[in-house]
Amino acid sequence: MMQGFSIGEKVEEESFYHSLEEEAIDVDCLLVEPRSDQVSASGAWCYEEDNLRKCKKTENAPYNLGVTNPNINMEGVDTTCLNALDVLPHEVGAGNVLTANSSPCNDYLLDIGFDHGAFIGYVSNEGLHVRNSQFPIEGSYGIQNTLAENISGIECQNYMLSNCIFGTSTYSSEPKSLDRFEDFSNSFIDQENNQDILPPHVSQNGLKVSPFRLDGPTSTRSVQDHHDVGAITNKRSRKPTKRYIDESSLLSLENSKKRREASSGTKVKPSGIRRVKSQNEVKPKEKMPSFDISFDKAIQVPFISHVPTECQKSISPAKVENEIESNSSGHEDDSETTMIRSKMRSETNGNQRKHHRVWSVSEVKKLLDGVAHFGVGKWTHIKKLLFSSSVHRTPVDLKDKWRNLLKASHVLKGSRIEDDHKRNQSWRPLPKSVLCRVRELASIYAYPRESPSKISKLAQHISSPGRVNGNKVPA
DNA sequence: GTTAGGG
DNA sequence: CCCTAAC
Repeated sequence: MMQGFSIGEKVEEESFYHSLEEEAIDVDCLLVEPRSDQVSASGAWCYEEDNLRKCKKTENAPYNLGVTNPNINMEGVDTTCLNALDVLPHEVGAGNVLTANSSPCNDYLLDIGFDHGAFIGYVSNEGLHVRNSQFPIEGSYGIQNTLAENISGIECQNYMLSNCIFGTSTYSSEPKSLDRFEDFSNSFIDQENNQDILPPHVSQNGLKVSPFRLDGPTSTRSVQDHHDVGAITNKRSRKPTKRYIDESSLLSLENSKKRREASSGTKVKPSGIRRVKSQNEVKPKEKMPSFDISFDKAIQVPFISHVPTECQKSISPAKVENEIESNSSGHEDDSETTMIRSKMRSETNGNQRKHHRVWSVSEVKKLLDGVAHFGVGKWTHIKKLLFSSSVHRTPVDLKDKWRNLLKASHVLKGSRIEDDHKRNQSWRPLPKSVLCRVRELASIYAYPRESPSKISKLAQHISSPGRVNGNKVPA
């Protein structure tokens, strides 16, 4: 059973999830309704004696509910699952384990999981002791192995509780446990300066360790991710913007100006001029034969008249959404906000610029979680896993926000302290804990632009372990 | 399609 | 938040 770690090596992440997902669906059909309302994780562990014997016959360790089969081939998983289900008195318990681990892309599930449980690994809590603080979603199979390997007795139950919290059914039946995880999360945020509570990938002496590090030396994944995330990339060289080169004629310059002005008040994603323009540049095959240019020009005129109305309206939705978000305390229900947005859009002819949506603190924390776990630059990954329900936050938005956070916490140059002080107080105060965490993360995952200075700062930090943040800004 | 960076 | 170049 110890060889279970090899799962991560042998199987592609995608195919692993997919195969498990399929399996989970299959097995789901075979599940029977629970006999008791108490759907507890511990139920899965409490075998009756004869069941236990039966289970042993299947040559599977009783703790191995078919998830940690070292050979992840379909057949193996399938039979193991079925065997386990045969002998389990509480089938739903096993079902929970399966679904919790095999459908990591469920939006709802994930939002819950990250909002409330993402810090499980961070907290050195004895009750929730999971060796090596495995990140729950990404390495769920790793957790399973850890589980089978180490955890016994009450630790098992606690662990299962935390593990199953990512399953919807358990979540709905045990809301209290979520509060507890919320507390954990908060406690981490609040005590960030405490050196004992560092993210799992930050060792005490400040050396960087991959967040995905599994416990064994067998984890090639950790190596790769370390390389992937931690590698300090060089700044991309950038040519002067093509726009300024190509549009040399006065006419096109003026057009460009107009478009700029207009675009500041227009959102033209579906059929806007900007899209038309760029498509014509890149894909000539879609170009309309002759009236293309005139079309391009003609369409700009009416948009300018919309600018003032947009300015009026751009205020209200942001407010509304802020209220919604503060009400839902972190887990935003985007069906509502999306409805509002589409409503606003339809009211304003569908050509509004994407209005400014204030980043809530919970969103920022989510982003920080994502950066902590996936590293800087994995914006799509973070978006898919953490912001999957936030339609309005694109990977680019995440990137921009991260950049702004760096500015706000003085990690990036270009933000003077007094400016930021002014802004922070009058405009949108970010909790100090958030800023600290940004600095911390920034010292771990170097922003590409800042790579040289980051190295020296990191070196400084290592050489003087008394400081928590290697790049503390002088007060 | 994704990301970095200038605006 | 938008745009564009680079990847």
